[in-house]
Amino acid sequence: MKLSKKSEYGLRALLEFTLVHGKGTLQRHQIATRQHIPVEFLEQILLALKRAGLLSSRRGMKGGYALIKSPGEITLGQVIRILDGPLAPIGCVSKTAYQKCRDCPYAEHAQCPVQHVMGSVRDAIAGILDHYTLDDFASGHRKG
Amino acid sequence: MKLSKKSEYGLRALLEFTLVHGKGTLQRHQIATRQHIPVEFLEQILLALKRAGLLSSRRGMKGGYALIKSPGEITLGQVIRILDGPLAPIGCVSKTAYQKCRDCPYAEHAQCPVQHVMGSVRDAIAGILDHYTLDDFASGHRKG
DNA sequence: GCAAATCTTGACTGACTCACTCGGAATTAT
DNA sequence: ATAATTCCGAGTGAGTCAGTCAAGATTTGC
Repeated sequence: MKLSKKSEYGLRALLEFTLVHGKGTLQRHQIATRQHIPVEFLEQILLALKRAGLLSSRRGMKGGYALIKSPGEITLGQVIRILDGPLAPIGCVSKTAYQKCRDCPYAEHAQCPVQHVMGSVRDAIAGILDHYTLDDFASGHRKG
Repeated sequence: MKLSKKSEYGLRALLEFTLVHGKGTLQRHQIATRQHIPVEFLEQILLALKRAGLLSSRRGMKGGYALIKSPGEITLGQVIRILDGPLAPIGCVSKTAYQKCRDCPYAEHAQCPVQHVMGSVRDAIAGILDHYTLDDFASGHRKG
């Protein structure tokens, strides 16, 4: 039930991109100083987001990163799945990364009580995070 | 965003107590074999639940553990907080174990976007888990 | 009283994850 | 060429997870 620093930093970094969207690129150190994130750790995160198709980048002088999609198309759920893995509290209720639960005395899919309640927890979490875009995120910021 | 084995085993153990509620006590090895839980690990869990006031115990032959409260009074939220700590995905939105977030560039309580969205995630999780009792848990089991 | 069964306590462990950190290679602008 | 940047892989120290183990305390049955 915990958000890693990696995801938290990733979200805060993407917030910076949202705030400057349309106005060019950002470099690691800019994001790092604005958001107080260790720069080498931030790097890993930006790279992961790039590999996942959310960011583009250019090397060398005047290089940097930029958002590929518009902030309204990117949800926090996507970002957290990229950086932290599945949202579900337990593998056997994940929709994006289902895993059969081993050593559970209950049948495959049927009537496991843990599975039942954790399924609704997963749906509640995903219901929020998969409908919350970076735009919402940034305006939650501005409005407070 | 993950439920530990400790909590999962704890919930499955309490399910056994719920099923036999009113009919005496259960011993470690009974629960362990019925729920496929390593017995020494289960022991730690039962002890923690005892210290937290959910179970009573008696030593020696014919000993065992028993529920103190009725299953309708115990919520999954309580149990998971005992075994896994706070439900909130991040310390600064926990209601039972608030912790000021360090190195966050946003002011103490105000307009941090991460805090904002994670606050609603916390409320969604707690909204389910703090209203789901062991009775609900067991009937989810019976009904499927 | 003695042995057996049970809970109780505390320490220990191996594997793994988290949050970084570092070194160096590749690319681009001046 | 040089400086600035991204890219990539590996390393690391602290901590957590999921158990395991050994020894002690308490109760029951004989």
